[in-house]
Amino acid sequence: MGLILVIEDDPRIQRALQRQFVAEGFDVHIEGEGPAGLEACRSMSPSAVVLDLMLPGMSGRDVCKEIKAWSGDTPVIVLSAITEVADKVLLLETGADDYMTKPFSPRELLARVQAAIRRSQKKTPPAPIGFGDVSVDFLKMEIHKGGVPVPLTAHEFKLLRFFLDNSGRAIAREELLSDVWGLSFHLTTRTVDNQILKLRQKLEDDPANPVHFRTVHGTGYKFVQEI
Amino acid sequence: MGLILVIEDDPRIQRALQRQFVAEGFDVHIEGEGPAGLEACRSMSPSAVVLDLMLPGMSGRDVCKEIKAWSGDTPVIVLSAITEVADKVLLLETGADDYMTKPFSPRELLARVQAAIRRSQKKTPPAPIGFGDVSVDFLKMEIHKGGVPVPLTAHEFKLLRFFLDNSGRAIAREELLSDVWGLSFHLTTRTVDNQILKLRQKLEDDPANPVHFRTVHGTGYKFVQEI
DNA sequence: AGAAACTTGTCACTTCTTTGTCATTTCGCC
DNA sequence: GGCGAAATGACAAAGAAGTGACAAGTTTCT
Repeated sequence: MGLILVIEDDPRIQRALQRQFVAEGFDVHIEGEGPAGLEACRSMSPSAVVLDLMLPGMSGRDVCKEIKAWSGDTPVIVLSAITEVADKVLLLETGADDYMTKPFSPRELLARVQAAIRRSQKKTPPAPIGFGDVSVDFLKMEIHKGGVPVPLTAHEFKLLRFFLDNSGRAIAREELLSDVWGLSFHLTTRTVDNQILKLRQKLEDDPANPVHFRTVHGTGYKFVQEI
Repeated sequence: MGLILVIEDDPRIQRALQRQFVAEGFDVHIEGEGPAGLEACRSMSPSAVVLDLMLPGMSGRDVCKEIKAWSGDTPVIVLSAITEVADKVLLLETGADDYMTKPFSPRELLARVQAAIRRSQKKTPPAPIGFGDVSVDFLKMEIHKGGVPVPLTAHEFKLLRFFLDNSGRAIAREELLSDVWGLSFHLTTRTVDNQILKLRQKLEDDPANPVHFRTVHGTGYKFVQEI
């Protein structure tokens, strides 16, 4: 199916990722340091690279740049602590294809990796995603509606992302809660309703008559990309 | 609906979980020790495993690893004292799909178990089905009749799904009630008749002369896919 | 401390579900 | 074939459940 190169120094995360990817049929090669990871990338030509930004010896940022310089086609998914995202501009410069902030769900990472591989094979590189007159750039964390930038909060981003990844599917509130809000939830269904409301207000042409963020009565919500 | 394997040594929690799951229509099997639970998991192939991390004899962590090694598809939800999950990475390490800290609400545990099962089954691709000029997409919760979208309510979907799964068989009203509506006893046969009526009105070419949703006098109804 | 974001509760409103009733149909029997 | 009992179809109204919107309380971040 493909080889995943993991460059990560924490043994616990190493093992978690290995198990997850192997379970999905990928081959996995693990390196704990930047230079070694770089070398492995050159010699093995993996289908994708999962790269921790915090590495001993060499900045993950530089590793990423090197990888991209050497073979720009290889998708790179970056892992970083949530505080490090402040310099997301720097992250952009490295040319990474996607990023995840810790703590992350392995399942979600898996989905991103698969999506990245899919894109790289289609050779549809920076496919601008969006719907209606809304354009979405997840790397830059920027949303534009009709050319006008729209500020979204962290949760709104995650929710929007989940909808785009699961376009067209009817999704139960419980599923949104567990997948968007994550493992720690003592949360009510109201929270979901509210974030949906916010997204509608910010992104729908007529928030009162939502076209993209539709209600599925008795179940939850459904995102439709094209009308 | 599915079998839940509970590996937990506290008899009070055992009973609480059993009651909760049975009430939702799950089958439940309970083991009090790690090795026995592992054995049960192998022989019974449950839909999900609820596993206490604090077990006599064998660390719950190891049990989890074993389960995941043996059948990675089976979702495992871990129960633990608050102090044991200070670090979420440890959870990843065990490979568990989700966790709950004690004390927990049975209702919430139920929701997570269901979510975990849903995710584990998501991999199965949705077979596009239909009958006559009606096409059914359960993933999107959309019905088209002659290309025209037909809105169905949540219950109507459930009923339709049951009919499609049991195509061609005469089904008693009582069976429909218990399988589609669940174990609520205070429902009348009128309810079934009414939902059938709605389905006919929405999906039959001539609702007065139903072709697909046929009456079996003295028994109930029968769904015929092809005329 | 101040601001922004997040969560929760509430309530009006919409939509769905269930039930009761009654006309109509079907079946068994004479 | 006709008759009566039982089952079913249809409709409308009561009841229940789900949803949208707002605002206030709480947390988090700066």
